Amino acid sequence: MKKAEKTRSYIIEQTAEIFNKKGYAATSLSDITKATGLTKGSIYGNFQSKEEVAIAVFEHLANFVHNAVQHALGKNYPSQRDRLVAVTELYRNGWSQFFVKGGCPLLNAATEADDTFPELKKYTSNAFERWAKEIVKVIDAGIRSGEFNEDINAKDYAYLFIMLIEGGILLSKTHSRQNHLHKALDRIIKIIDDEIVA
Amino acid sequence: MKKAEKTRSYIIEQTAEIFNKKGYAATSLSDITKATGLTKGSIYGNFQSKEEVAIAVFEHLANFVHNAVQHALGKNYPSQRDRLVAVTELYRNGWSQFFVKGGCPLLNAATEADDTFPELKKYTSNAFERWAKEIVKVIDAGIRSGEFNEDINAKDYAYLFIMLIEGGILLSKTHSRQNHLHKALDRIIKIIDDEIVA
DNA sequence: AAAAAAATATACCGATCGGTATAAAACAAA
DNA sequence: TTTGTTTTATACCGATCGGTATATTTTTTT
Repeated sequence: MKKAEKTRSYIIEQTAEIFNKKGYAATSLSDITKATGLTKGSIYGNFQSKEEVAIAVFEHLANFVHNAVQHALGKNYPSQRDRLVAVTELYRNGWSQFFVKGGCPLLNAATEADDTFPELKKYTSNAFERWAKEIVKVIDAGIRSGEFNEDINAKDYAYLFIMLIEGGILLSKTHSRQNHLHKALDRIIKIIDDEIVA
Repeated sequence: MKKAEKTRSYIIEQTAEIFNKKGYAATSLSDITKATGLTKGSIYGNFQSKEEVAIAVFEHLANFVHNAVQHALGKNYPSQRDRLVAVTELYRNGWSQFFVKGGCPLLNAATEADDTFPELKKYTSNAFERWAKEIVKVIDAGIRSGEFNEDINAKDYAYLFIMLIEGGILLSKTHSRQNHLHKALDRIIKIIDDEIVA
């Protein structure tokens, strides 16, 4: 890895939390130089613009979320039902990890970008789709193995779970109380057991 | 009403959409003067700071949402079940009204404010609670009349509906397609009929 | 170790930021 | 209609914004 590649990663890692908390427009170049200890010249030697830093940071954060989901789903489970539930456990246990650092990056970026930052909006849209596809894969596997009902719409359930998680995160962050998210996760498990498991 | 009061309202109304779309930090004073045709002096004659404008605008937007909910719930319905469903109809039919203007103000403000604007965060928290209370009132009425199951937790269901609506709005805005929100609203109706109605 | 190349620091650009002191204008009360 | 008060416009403040040209330093290649 060349020096520039390292510095690029270093800048992204050091500023990710700031972007996620302050927002992509509100994070300034002086925020970036302060957090990295580098100068403007160095930043612009590795990125063409602040927009490019912002998008690289979002991709980094979205990958982090996606990797966490993939890791949780990649383990061995006695059933696909338990594999689905593992996603809820990820959010149930990861409160401090995720939320002290500014909450769900997908929620934050999607909300900010939709009317002001069309380039970033594309990336948020893709990030949600990537997430949904991971859930769809598990549901499809459960259908194929006969564990799940075969007449269900996997994509609809995947997006339903995402809506519940993001809605739960929103209320929990706003009220600084975990219970709303927990209720949303409980509801997801109920739906799995009542409607998905055959 | 004094002139200053009129001007205050005028400023709030003319800038509400801008704040909702661009965000409360990103909306500048020149955005405000441009949208109103007034000068800085006039703005600062009616507000002490940009923060005060931002909060006044959020209150205006939150009241608009709350009034829409109250209006939908205030009509005559053959049952409390239909009254609850009316909230979903509000969001099903109000897509263009709400979303072309930047989407749900509660979602937008809550997401932006949680880590950067503690004063506004309080108002977003209250706005969600006000909304939940309207739903709780309907559920309680249904319980008292014997139409709904008496052992359900009204508050939990109210917040569950809000989570689904906000999660649905988030995905629908991000993907520029109404169907996610519609699926969330369908799910709310299913929950009403399967779990709330006796 | 020297030369070529890449990466970083310095110093600056015009534009815009939120905010204010003061003067001009519009209003209300007499 | 005049006086006193409130509201609005003008002109300016220092600070910060994103970005760049250039010089200096650090890597890499030879």
